[in-house]
Amino acid sequence: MSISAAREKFRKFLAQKGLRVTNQRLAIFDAAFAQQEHFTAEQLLDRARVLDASVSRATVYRTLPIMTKSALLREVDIGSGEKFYHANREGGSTQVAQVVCLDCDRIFEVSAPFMEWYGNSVSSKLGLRPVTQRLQVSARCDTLRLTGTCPRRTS
Amino acid sequence: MSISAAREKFRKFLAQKGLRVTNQRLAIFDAAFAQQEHFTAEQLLDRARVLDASVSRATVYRTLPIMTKSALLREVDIGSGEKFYHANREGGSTQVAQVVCLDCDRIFEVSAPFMEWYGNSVSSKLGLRPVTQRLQVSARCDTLRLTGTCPRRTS
DNA sequence: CTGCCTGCAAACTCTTTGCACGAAT
DNA sequence: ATTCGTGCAAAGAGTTTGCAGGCAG
Repeated sequence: MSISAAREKFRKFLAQKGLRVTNQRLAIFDAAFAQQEHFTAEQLLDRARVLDASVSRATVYRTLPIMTKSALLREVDIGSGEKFYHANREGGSTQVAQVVCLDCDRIFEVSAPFMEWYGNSVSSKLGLRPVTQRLQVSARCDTLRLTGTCPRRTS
Repeated sequence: MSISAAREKFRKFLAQKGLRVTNQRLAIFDAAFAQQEHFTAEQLLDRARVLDASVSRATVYRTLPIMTKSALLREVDIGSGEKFYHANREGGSTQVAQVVCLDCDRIFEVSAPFMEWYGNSVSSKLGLRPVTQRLQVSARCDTLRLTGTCPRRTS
């Protein structure tokens, strides 16, 4: 999904819900989709302010749930105090797992198609119907441990 | 593992780390192991205070990481603002997944032995070595939806 | 025009921390 | 006697919210 197609989908979602298309919301959307990696609310605020200086923290926090509900953004909680977000470019409801590197703090996403099956299998035993599933692996960098440098390290 | 065996393990762990065996720590331990279900720090504080009124919130928060490191307690973060804890009665490092019911807010634990294999498989592709893995399914109660009552609902 | 959106700042929740006193070893 | 542990209260991080004014529809 191209960014302009995604932006269109966002406008449509807002209209459909009776929500207004404001400059701030568009700036926040654009900032989110300009970012390839995962980002926090605070990082999103910084980037959105480059596009529209009037964007406030409150509006970022109020817009994030909207974008999440519209499925344009995925919320990723790795249990670290703050939540991360990630542009959902595929549009589909692809099942993904996260691998969090404890050395470089990066979050990698890998598709985990079997996860849905597993959610079903485990829930049905309890008489439950699965809604969402999360699979997260925290890991350490082998190369870093052996050579002292992480091949993926940027900062 | 019986509660007295677990308490002994806790005393041993404290001694081995050069930490002191205080009434407060024991009260917090006992409160944790008297509880079958998952609990929050605040709930643990309430229950520990029944055993020893002098227990403070700060000590609970300082003791939780100790019990977690000693593997007597498992930390369960379902991404809901506050963390949950669960007495680890098996003692082993069994791989477990959580099923969180969105209707009754209960957390069910199910063993997921394949999770370790999966963590390995996914991490190695990235040149990483898995440390921990979490698998969580959020689900809705089928019976509740059909009959209006959750068979497991207590409150 | 009407009412949703906004920024600001204060409030909130959960957790952590500095300090002086108290208790375990 | 030493230290480490403790309670208290304040601080801290991340997020939410009440309000008065502003802008989309």
